[in-house]
Amino acid sequence: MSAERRLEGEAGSAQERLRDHLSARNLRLTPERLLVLEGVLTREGHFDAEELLEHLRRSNKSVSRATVYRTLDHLAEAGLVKKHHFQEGHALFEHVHGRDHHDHMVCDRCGRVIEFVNDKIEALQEEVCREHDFRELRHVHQIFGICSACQAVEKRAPNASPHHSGHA
Amino acid sequence: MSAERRLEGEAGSAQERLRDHLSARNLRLTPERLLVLEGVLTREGHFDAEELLEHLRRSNKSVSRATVYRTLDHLAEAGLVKKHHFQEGHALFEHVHGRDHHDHMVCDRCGRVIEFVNDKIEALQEEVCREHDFRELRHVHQIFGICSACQAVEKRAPNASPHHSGHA
DNA sequence: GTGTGTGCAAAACCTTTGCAAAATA
DNA sequence: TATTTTGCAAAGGTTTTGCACACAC
Repeated sequence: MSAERRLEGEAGSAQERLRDHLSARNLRLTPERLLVLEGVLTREGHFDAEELLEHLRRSNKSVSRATVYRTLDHLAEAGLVKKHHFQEGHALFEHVHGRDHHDHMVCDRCGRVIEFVNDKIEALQEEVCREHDFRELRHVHQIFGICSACQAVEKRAPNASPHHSGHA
Repeated sequence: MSAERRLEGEAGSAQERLRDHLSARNLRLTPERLLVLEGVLTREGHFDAEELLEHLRRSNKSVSRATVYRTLDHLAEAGLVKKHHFQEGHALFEHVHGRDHHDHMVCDRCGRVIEFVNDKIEALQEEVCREHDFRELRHVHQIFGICSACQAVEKRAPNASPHHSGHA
């Protein structure tokens, strides 16, 4: 299956999922909401609201800032995107539709985001919840530090950093 | 050792630690900074900047809002408090001086914060970092969901919640 | 028609900052 | 005296909101 077809397929079922989520709440699948969904699905990695807004404007698919924020919330509630708070006061989003659960390492130097999965940690987490009779709904597991590339740079030039482009 | 004496002891060495941290940076251990430290050490559990500010005002140990924020940052850098972002745009602090590392579960209903420690998770985390050649500096591990008490309430009255006082 | 959705601009939120005066080494 | 610190109020950046108009069922 080509990347293109896969994207279409995902977009199709993502749209279904959004439609279902909205109609279950007597909300509507508007053109604006579809534009936002489309924009989200074509973003790669982690992006912020402003970047998405800009992308939509450049693509002549402009919607208002308010609509972007409001729709991102709907998408998050529908389980189509995840909202991350790696740094305070600045949310990043990633689309997670059709993707497996994963957690994140974030480089303090270059901002690079590395995904990781560890089933043992997930299992232990469940155990912890059972012990406390706590019903987990979601979790945030982020490891902050210095990525491999930045460590290498620091060894060579103790002050520079491999300026990572954007928020991958 | 009584609770009182223990607090004095902790306050004493916390003050030392702050003094060392500041003097190493050519900064001063001012009366205002001491008032903030004192206020922090007498808070229990998790509190926000505004609550601390109010507490200081009520105790006739008033300092400005700016000083509270600035000092909390110093305390965090000195390793005396930790700053948490359980919800976006609203930081909570806890004093961690002389306390062991722990992570948190946060109840979505009542806001209660439950601490947990799991050495196996910590070890696995280190393993994950090694695998990615990532140098961990700190991590955030938060589990969100419904605490035991709120689950019980939900069973009885599917809409109420045991309004938890403050952010313990 | 009644309820939703949109866009705009203004507001809200917590937090940080500039600045002049005060305090400290 | 040279720095640092304080308090105030104003600014900051992201996100949310009120409202009038437009749209959908």
